[in-house]
Amino acid sequence: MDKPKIMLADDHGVLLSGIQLLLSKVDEWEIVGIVSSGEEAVENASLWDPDLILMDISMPGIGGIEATRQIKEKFPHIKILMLTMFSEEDYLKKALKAGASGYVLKKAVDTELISAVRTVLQGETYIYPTMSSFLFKGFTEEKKDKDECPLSAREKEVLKYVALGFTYQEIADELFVSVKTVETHKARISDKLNMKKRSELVRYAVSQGLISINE
Amino acid sequence: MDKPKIMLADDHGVLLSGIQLLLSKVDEWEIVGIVSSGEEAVENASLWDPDLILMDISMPGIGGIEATRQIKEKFPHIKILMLTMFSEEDYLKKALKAGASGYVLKKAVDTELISAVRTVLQGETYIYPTMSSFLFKGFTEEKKDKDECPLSAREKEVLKYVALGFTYQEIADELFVSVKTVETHKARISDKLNMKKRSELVRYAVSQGLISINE
DNA sequence: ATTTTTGTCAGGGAAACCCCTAATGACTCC
DNA sequence: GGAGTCATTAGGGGTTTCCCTGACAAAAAT
Repeated sequence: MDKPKIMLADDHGVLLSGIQLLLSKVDEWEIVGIVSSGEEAVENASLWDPDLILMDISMPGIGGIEATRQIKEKFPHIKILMLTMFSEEDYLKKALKAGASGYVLKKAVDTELISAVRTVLQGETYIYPTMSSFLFKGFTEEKKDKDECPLSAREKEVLKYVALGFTYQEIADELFVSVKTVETHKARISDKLNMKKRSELVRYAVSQGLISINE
Repeated sequence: MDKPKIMLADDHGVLLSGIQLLLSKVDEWEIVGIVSSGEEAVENASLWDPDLILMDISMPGIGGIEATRQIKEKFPHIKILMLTMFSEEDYLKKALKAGASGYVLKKAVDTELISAVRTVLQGETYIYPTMSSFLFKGFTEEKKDKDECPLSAREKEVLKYVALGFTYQEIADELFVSVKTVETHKARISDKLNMKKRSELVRYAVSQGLISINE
């Protein structure tokens, strides 16, 4: 048979029992092992070769984040679902950077945890609904900054191209104006923001959401 | 009393009845109105003054996205929860940009929808778990590209500063080398990548994760 | 052992950039 | 209706930066 294999990594005995019981109720997978520290998780990942590891963040020794990093380094095919009580933005980002495919809070209800496990096993990503708001700053908070931004629409347009590395000539061609116009805009921008170095302008443009990686 | 007021905007009669029934079961809020087009939603938002609008995306006339934009423009305090069958990345991003506070798929189970409404009413954001993976591209997929990067460590370092808008002189001071050295590195980078325009280098640096908006 | 890559530097000319000045239209404020 | 502010558009002249062509030694690859 080919039921997915799940490994648990958590040092909270009581919770562990609960999770074990809960996951056992569903006949879609089987629990192949339980560990209670980050080191054990790394060591046993190769032995039991699970499809998914339910990983706590706060564990003795190396935490769940570092364990995730090491496991994903050696065995990229193993999916890792963080199960933690930390609802801070920082932990979520670190977990994702370490290679986790999902993030669920321990206050989640049974159906949510099962749904998360199922989702991650399918190769998708599951982020606890209220946590995902951390991931799109810049999407919604654009307008709040506009009030404080002393630049005109045209100036912001110019700044955007400047920050993206366009030369004044290129910007001029893009906006169908003279190079001199672009230079003036840039001068006024530098003056208003009191930033003379181009690198400062780039940082400002990024902070204002004028340029965005997620296009 | 001050129960939160909820308004429904959807043109699917059957589904509407279901949602109405489902939300009525919970005694935490009351449904104050039902509309079946984007225009109606905008018009009635001020009349009924709901705390939350459950909004479909595909509706006659202006869709739910545009309706959301107009409502948030005039009445920023009204929370909007998108309820749609579209699971595409583009719709999620557009909805968030328009000002939606939540995004739930119609295939969600009852508890999820109730949880979403509750979350959004509390002022938080609720994103359907499997949808949020669209929001953090660049977090996880950084290393995959690094292998193909033909640049040396020093060159990548220089490129980073170039992309951040530093001048050669500034980079030289930063790295304690001659300006001419920096210029040579930049020339090699342009040569290797076949990119002569600075803006292209910025884009490349971003795509390689050499510079990151998320600090 | 020889070729290639890497890191370091220079000179000269071209291009980009910066500072100062300024005209025009739009807008507000008496 | 004028006076002032601001946005947008430019030009002249000087300065900095950038690009191209070389160069050479150390390290790495072959």
